Amino acid sequence: MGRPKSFSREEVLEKAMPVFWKHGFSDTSLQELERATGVNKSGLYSEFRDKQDLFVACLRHYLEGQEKRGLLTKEPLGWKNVEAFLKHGPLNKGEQKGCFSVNSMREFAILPHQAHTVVAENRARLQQLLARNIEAEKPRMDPSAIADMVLSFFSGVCIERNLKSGKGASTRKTATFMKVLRSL
Amino acid sequence: MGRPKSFSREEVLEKAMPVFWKHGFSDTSLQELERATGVNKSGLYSEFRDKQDLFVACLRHYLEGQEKRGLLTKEPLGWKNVEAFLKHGPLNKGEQKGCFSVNSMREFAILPHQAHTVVAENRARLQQLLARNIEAEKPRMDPSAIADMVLSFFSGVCIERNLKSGKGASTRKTATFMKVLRSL
DNA sequence: GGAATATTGAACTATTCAGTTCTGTATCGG
DNA sequence: CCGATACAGAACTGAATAGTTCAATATTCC
Repeated sequence: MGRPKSFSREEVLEKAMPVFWKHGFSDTSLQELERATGVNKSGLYSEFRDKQDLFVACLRHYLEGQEKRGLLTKEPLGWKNVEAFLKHGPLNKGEQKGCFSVNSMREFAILPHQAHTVVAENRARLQQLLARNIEAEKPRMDPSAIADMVLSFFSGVCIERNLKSGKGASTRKTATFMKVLRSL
Repeated sequence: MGRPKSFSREEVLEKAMPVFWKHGFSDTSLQELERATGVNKSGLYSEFRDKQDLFVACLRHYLEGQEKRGLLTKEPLGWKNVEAFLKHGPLNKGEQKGCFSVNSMREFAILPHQAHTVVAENRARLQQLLARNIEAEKPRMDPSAIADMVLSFFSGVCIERNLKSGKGASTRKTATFMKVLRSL
């Protein structure tokens, strides 16, 4: 049978993700990834084809984790879910600020095509979930159009987390935005 | 008197800016900057202290150019200006997509402190200009709060320009958003 | 022509990077 | 103990990186 593996693929992804999250793809070195995961370079290359492969795997892992939170599927559907999405979607746990997926958009030029696909698919899914929640509230405007708007606002809040303006600023903005949404 | 300079600082900035804009700081090499500006490495280092210095200078140059467009100062102040800001603020000229300033936020971790300062100050200025335009329309909600919201939406639209969703998507979103704003 | 300045290009340092390979060792099941 | 697998660590390749320095050349005014 041989010696069992001392690390799981998931553990590696969980530890590598924050590094990519903070530094992006270009500015993350294999040294940093070794240090963060505790796995030797040889080990990393036995599990992943190359740095790009590891990055995309992290991205997928992140998005799966976000899906599991189910912020937009709690019953009953409605503004409450949208508010939870805007409030708790962009994280702020130590080094991990905003949204890994939104951050990645900036680097599409050098990222593998898969990265673009993964992000685009996830956004399409979010758009649908948002639209469903909005539709439940029977607004006068087109739910799909509102959903697009919400997603853009979300992206903005995420990217602004890189500023040192503090979390308070974005919660205030979100509160204002939600008040507006509920009036539609 | 000696030989006159064959390039001006401004020319260099104008040509270097799109490179940083597209590739960011980390993924832009001096080779690319030489090629884009047509100026030798020695020349670049005679004009700028290092790569970071050149980057910050580009950022400033970009923001000055945006200021000169005066999208938010046209009289009379009002929603028209806000709409112009959202519509024509995020550029789409060839390689230059979205907003250089918003793009830079992603790299604050590795950028010099100046970069953060420059961007933060510009955002504060934008926020004020937006608020002034909004106030002119006498909405029921607090103009400053609305301005914050607009700025976040703007950031989102900019960052989403990295997707291949096309320009049509963002003009539609902006139209929706403007309709909402005018109802406040 | 001559003094002064600008520009180029290349050589050079020293570092970092991704990626590969190999060796020794550790750990399992049988 | 044995065969099989897994791991750590280091050595290594080959390329790219930022940044410096210098010599050769070009262009201007006087």
